Amino acid sequence: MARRSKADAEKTREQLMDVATWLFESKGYADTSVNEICEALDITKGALFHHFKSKEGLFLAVWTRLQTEMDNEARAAAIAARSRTDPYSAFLAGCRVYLKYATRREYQKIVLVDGPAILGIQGWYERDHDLGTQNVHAGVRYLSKKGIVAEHRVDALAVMLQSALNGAGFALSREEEGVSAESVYDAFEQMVKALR
Amino acid sequence: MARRSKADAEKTREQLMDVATWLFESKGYADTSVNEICEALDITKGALFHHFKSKEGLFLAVWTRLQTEMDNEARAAAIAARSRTDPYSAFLAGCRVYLKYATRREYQKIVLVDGPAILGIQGWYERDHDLGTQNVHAGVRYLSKKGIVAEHRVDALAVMLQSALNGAGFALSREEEGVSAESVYDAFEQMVKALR
DNA sequence: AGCTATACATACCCGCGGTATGTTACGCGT
DNA sequence: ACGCGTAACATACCGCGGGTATGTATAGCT
Repeated sequence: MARRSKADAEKTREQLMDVATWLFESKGYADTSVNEICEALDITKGALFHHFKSKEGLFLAVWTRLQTEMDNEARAAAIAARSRTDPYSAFLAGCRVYLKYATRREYQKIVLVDGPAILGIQGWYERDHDLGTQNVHAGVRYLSKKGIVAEHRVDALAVMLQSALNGAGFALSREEEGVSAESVYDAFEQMVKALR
Repeated sequence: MARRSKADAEKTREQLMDVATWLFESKGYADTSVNEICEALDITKGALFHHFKSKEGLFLAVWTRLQTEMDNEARAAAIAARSRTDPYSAFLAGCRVYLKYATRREYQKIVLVDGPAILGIQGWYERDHDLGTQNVHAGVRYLSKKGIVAEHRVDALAVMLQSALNGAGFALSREEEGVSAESVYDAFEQMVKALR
């Protein structure tokens, strides 16, 4: 067999990303071979390298898809809450969504762990800027405009809060003693409140 | 030539770690070949695999050395300050040292970026527990005993503060606008103070 | 002095990411 | 309706990388 329809092509492309996502999560990027990915779909490497220019290219596609999904959900939650409650609670609603992702093994391994190592610190930052960082930054800046946090602390606070959520996500997923969702929310809120 | 003295052996072992540290920092673990490391020292792979059981073993040795160095310095700074000032300032002194390391490219690439990806989330946590995490944890718990932070927030706060410092270190090293050492210290202090 | 374990060097293997080159049929223009 | 270019794969192959099996000479203890 050779060429299939365009619909089939799009299907195999997404199947590749699905399988890659699963394997990258369970075994890690380095310990996952392209052969392995192809065998799971009963296709050959020719197909994979037709859809993606390299193994890193496939990873980047997976990474982007996951980040975009998170970004959309977090942004939607924050905007929805903004119309109902105060800006402070709206910001927390967005952070809640992000924290949910940061506790998922998928997101941890692909976005938080393997991502920086493969894309490089610089590349990771540039790509994350549009999807992760900017959201938090905009949220904090919004709080600043509403007088919730001091203006000169906005930038430093943004990077620290995002990282704090990452760490909390890891701690939650490993079910570390003394670390519960409630205690994290509580501590996080206190930290934000302190910055006026 | 073949076997050298024990002193020579120890020297080549440390030279291997030195070169590996430099290459892992500048090119990353994945893009550094063992041949490359050996060529820089004019030795063969036989020597490297005699001293370290694998490439990962070499990385782990480099990782441990760096972490131990940081741990010693941070612990010393905190203990020294504890006798001179209040517990709160002593804790900050330790955090200051950690933040200094978190802004060094060496530490970023090897410990913070490549470390989790190579050692795995679980392995990374277990090994970091003795060197990085426990320090912060002990510091926060100490603050709790002194009444600076609420006891039920100790665990959640510890993981979040450490991660916050990581993020701040990256932001500082990339010289992000609006993020200065002073603004980070300022924001960090506010966050700690808020947790009583 | 002699033996053994150490500190390397040499030679080799295999699996990996990547490429160059097919081969088939879809779908678009005419 | 019919070519026909090109998309969607398959096949065969390459080079390099981590790792190993084996050799070898000397340091250092008995």
